[in-house]
Amino acid sequence: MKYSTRDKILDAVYKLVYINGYNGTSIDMILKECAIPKGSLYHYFKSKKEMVLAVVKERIAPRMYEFYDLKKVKEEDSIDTMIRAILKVSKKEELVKFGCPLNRLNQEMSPVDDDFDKAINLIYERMKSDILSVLKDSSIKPDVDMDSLAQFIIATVWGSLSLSPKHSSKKRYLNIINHLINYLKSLKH
Amino acid sequence: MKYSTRDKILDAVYKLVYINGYNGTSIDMILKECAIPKGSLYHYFKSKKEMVLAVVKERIAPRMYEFYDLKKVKEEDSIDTMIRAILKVSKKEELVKFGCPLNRLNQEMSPVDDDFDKAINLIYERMKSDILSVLKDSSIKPDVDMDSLAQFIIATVWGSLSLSPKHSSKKRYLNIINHLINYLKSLKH
DNA sequence: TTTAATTTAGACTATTTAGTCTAGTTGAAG
DNA sequence: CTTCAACTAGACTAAATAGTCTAAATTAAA
Repeated sequence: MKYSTRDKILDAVYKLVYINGYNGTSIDMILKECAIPKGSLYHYFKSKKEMVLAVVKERIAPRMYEFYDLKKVKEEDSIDTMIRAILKVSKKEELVKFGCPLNRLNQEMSPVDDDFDKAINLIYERMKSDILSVLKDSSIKPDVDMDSLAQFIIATVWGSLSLSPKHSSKKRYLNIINHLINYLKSLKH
Repeated sequence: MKYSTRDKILDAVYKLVYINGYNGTSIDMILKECAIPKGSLYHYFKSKKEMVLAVVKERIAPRMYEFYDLKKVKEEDSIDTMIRAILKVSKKEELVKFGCPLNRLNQEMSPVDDDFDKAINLIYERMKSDILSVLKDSSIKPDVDMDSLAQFIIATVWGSLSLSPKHSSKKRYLNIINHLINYLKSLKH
């Protein structure tokens, strides 16, 4: 199986935009990272924006869905499935170090570009509904508002990951997120 | 009292960088916003970076400290002082719409620039210690880890504010943050 | 009022930016 | 082997970028 030029570009752009942001990543940086000529890049993508939007859909989105695609363990309370997913985040070094790539791009691009706003929000909504479907068949008290709880979970995880990369660590993430887990457990029954 | 050129620049840069980010804000945009010539700008600041670092210290920092500078109401439990501060965030329209300016800049600049990382973290640490001092003389159970709780509060607030500006609203913020408040209340005694 | 320092003015520069264009190369289908 | 489309190659362009420089205007001090 060969590593196509298009894949090579998407991987490089994902990596560069993740760290440097959209405006901090130049076409030349991408060409250098891929070691391909300009002609190839513009053969696959008609503009920088279209290229990064492809990264959102083909690189960032799958990574996001991955975290909430936990197979429910038999007899396990769904709320524990959720907790497992939240804890699993700490295993991804890039997340702990540089934060959520979707959230990063969202903060940079959503206020200034509608297409990014739409593409990113589509992923966000899908994540939220994935979380909702897990929460729904859990033992959470029926009087709890599930929609805001799903958003609360995402917001807390993203927020915890958004602190300075210089001081970030798995331990720090787990310490912070421990409060979220305590809260979730308190909602049981 | 006159509105100095330097203040005019800092106000404009704060506003532009808040929305467009560091790399999304050009010198020309700043000059246009201020309606001043280039010579004036470079008379006050030796570079774009130095200028934005001044904005961090002189515009962003005060806004951050403001939120945790709540005068404790007599006989009030400090945990309620904290809750009041968190709720007060919803009153600032720009925060609800565009998120925390410190967090935004942090995500863009900290991974790629040490000076920004340092300047921003200094403010973060001060916020954290302000929160800690409020939590310390509250009725929170002694077995709760205060340091991670302070970070949990910041992370949750920042995370709630970081969602798409297109879909943000005071109501949404309050719905999400309600879970944080419930959790804080559960820690009493 | 004279002098000196501060501030304004904006033309200019060197570099970087995203994107174009034409020609050449490669690889698969017939 | 030939043909044609897919892809590579990189020189080139026009606009934008951060920053420089010298001169003029303004303000404050003497």
